[in-house]
Amino acid sequence: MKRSVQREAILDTLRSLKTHPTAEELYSLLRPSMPNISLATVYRNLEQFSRAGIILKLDCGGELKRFDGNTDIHPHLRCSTCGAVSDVEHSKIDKLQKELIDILPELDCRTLSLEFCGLCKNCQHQNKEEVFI
Amino acid sequence: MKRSVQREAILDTLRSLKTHPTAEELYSLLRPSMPNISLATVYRNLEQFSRAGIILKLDCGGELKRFDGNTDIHPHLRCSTCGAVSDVEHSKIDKLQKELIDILPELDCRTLSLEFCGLCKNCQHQNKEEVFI
DNA sequence: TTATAAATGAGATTCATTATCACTTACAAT
DNA sequence: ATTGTAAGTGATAATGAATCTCATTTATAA
Repeated sequence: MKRSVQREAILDTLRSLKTHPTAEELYSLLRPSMPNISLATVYRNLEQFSRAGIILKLDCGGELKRFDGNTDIHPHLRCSTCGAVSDVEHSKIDKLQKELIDILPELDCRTLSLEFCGLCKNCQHQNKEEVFI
Repeated sequence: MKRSVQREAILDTLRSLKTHPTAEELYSLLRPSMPNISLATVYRNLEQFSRAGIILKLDCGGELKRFDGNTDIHPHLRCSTCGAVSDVEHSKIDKLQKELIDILPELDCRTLSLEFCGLCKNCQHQNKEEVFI
């Protein structure tokens, strides 16, 4: 894999984010500093990175594919209201997920994805505000 | 929701399957006995069923959306080779999944999806045969 | 039986993703 | 350093799953 300014910008930007953006979202983030970058380049590189195991392609749930700079197996929360995908912090889940990972060889599986679907923190707050108006 | 021959055929066919077909696959299965059924009708009804909670839309993983006549939360195995989605039978997983479901309220979540990715039984057998040829 | 709201079939449309292609760039070998 | 070439890029066309449109048909209640 050759180096290119675009390639490095795409990876750096993805890694700098805690969110899990779509290709279009990344494209919008990159354009201010790289007005000529092509959407096709973003897609191409994300695909290549994920095939190389450098990033994670989250084609789980939701409508668009999203990408994650963290390739460790970890649970996600997809917001049923706004569609955003975020990480979940919860000690019990981490423990349960480890146990699930231990089972992988028994199933001839290499990986697993665990996705919760409910309200993200942003939408929780918005709903609370609306309720009390 | 009104009754229609097509609607009932779609639901019956889906429920008769242990696999989790795509809309196109269902369409192919329905056409021999219903040559005039439209693909749009299949999509429309699957969408309506899943919004009514009668079936499950598995938009997790893989490329195409798949549908499941069983609406209980249950883990799936997506085959990394052929893309088929099947149910997973494993006592430890069932137990772990119950514990995950217990956590849902703490996360303000209504549901979760657990998907394993690896070789399905068909592809396991095929690989073994190839190896020993 | 009739009204009307919903469902259907056929085909057009949408839109995320991928492919194409001419041009440019990175990098290894001379 | 120069050059060859394989890979990368930008622009845009193509693809294809999913949805929408609309004229026609059907189910169900009045």
